[in-house]
Amino acid sequence: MIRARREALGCHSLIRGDCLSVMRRMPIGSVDVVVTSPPYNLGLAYRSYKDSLSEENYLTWMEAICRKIARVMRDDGSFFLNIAGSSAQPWLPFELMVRLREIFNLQNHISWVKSIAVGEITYGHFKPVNSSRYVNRNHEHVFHLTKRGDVEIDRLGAGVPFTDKTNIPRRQHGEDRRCRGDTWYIPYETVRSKTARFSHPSTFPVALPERCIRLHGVRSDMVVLDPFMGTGTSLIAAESLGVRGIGIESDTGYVRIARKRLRSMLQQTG
Amino acid sequence: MIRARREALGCHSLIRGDCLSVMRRMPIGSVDVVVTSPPYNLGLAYRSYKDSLSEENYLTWMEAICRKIARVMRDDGSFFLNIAGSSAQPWLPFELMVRLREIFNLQNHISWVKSIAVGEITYGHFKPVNSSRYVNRNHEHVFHLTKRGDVEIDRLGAGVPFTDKTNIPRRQHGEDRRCRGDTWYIPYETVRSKTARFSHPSTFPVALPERCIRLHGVRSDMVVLDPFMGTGTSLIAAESLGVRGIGIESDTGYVRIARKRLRSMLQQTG
DNA sequence: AGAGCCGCTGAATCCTTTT
DNA sequence: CAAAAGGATTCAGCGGCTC
Repeated sequence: MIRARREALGCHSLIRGDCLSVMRRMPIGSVDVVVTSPPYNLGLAYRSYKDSLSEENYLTWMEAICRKIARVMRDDGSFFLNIAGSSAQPWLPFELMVRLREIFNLQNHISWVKSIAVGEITYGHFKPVNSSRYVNRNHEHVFHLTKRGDVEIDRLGAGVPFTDKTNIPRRQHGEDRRCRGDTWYIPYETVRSKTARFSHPSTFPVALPERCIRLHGVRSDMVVLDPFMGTGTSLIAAESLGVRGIGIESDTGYVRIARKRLRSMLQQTG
Repeated sequence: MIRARREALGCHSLIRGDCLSVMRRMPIGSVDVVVTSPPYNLGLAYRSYKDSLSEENYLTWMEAICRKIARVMRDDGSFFLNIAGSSAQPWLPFELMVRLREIFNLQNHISWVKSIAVGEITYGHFKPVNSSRYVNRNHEHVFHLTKRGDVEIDRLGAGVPFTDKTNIPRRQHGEDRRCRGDTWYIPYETVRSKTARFSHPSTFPVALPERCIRLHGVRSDMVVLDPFMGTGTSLIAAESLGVRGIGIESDTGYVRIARKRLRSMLQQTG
């Protein structure tokens, strides 16, 4: 067993190691927001990705991780879990949700819309699929899980302008801002712009964790954790909002990329 | 026990009765498409709608209905199930999906987007919720369930124009049409237009069942079934596509409204 | 203007295992 | 041993983007 390796970058922490054992050593109730996009096929050895045993293993593994997440989370913390179904595992997100019922409350369910056609106009990018039975996949789930179920959020933090401007004076805050709701249009970065940066199979757009943190509510002393840091998108989001981020990743190569991305961002801003 | 009462309207059938017992008498494998939006709080007596017993009852009841749906469906048929979570029952759609796993395959999962903000512009209407912990609900689920899991669908049937028109000559069909994907923007009818017609708590827009039927593929001899007809929106969709519809509804008042809607539509067209 | 690229593809095929 | 089942590899196609 390799010991976890921690490094500091600005106010952030990048930890190379297994998130399960790293979180076990973290202080209880020390994290405000957990935002992550867990990998499908990691953390366990399995034969075929279609057999039910591997799914069972995956779910058990994820459940264990989520218990550790609950452990390090504050009682008024938020856990944003990004996950998508696939044609091979269409039930996975739902099975997982049912399992997490004994650990968390499902406070909100956000649909991350990567592409949508409104009338004749298509917004966003998507990866077309060649099939006679499946349609293109243009959305993923973002589950907002909390320990208590009644965690106060900052609805206007990730808000949008009113369509009907007469609403502005009617609200006490007096801003042109309303709650966005649970459909979040965030286009995927294009293929090219992605390769131009750093390649990672499951890089979600930085706007996604940013919006999650904003929805929970930004405070200067808050801590954001991503147990599956990948190339560090969540840390980029934390840095852009001026809050402290902790990222855990087992793959050394990804940690290197995350370090590079975060460092170049820190140099730009200050 | 009141006997079911069947009436014909054009090529369609409106049946007043309990869908469970009505479907039991229908011929096996006689339906091409089932599209429905089941009610949350019907079909069983329950105390508080937050206690787990009532949820358990609801799920058991829904499971029984879905078994009957599978019975009357053709092997290459499609079942489009529209359901939404609520703040009181956020887990309901996922629990139901897990239960249905032993009856159906989940071939596609469509997100019905009622409203979405793209940049500064908001499309569609929504019912704002005043809460410090919940965001507005702007989407619902449409689960595409099939018996075999490999049912061929008409991806272009519910298609949209290409963004990049150079794709047109590249496709053999030569049309300006691509697969829409699994994010369906369908604005809800506004409050005004709803009350102006006929009131029903869970009336979905006619475009929703229409698009479902189109995605399955329209054939002149096909049969569409809605076991929870309500005010007959699915039958309106069937009629607009020129296919036969069967609607079952236990509430006499709703059957009356459905009859009226369908009749006025039949008079308009011919 | 047009050709090629890319993907937490899917279908088809090949090639192992089992019965 | 033939046949069937199923895993693993290959192929092909979608559709917006980039060159």
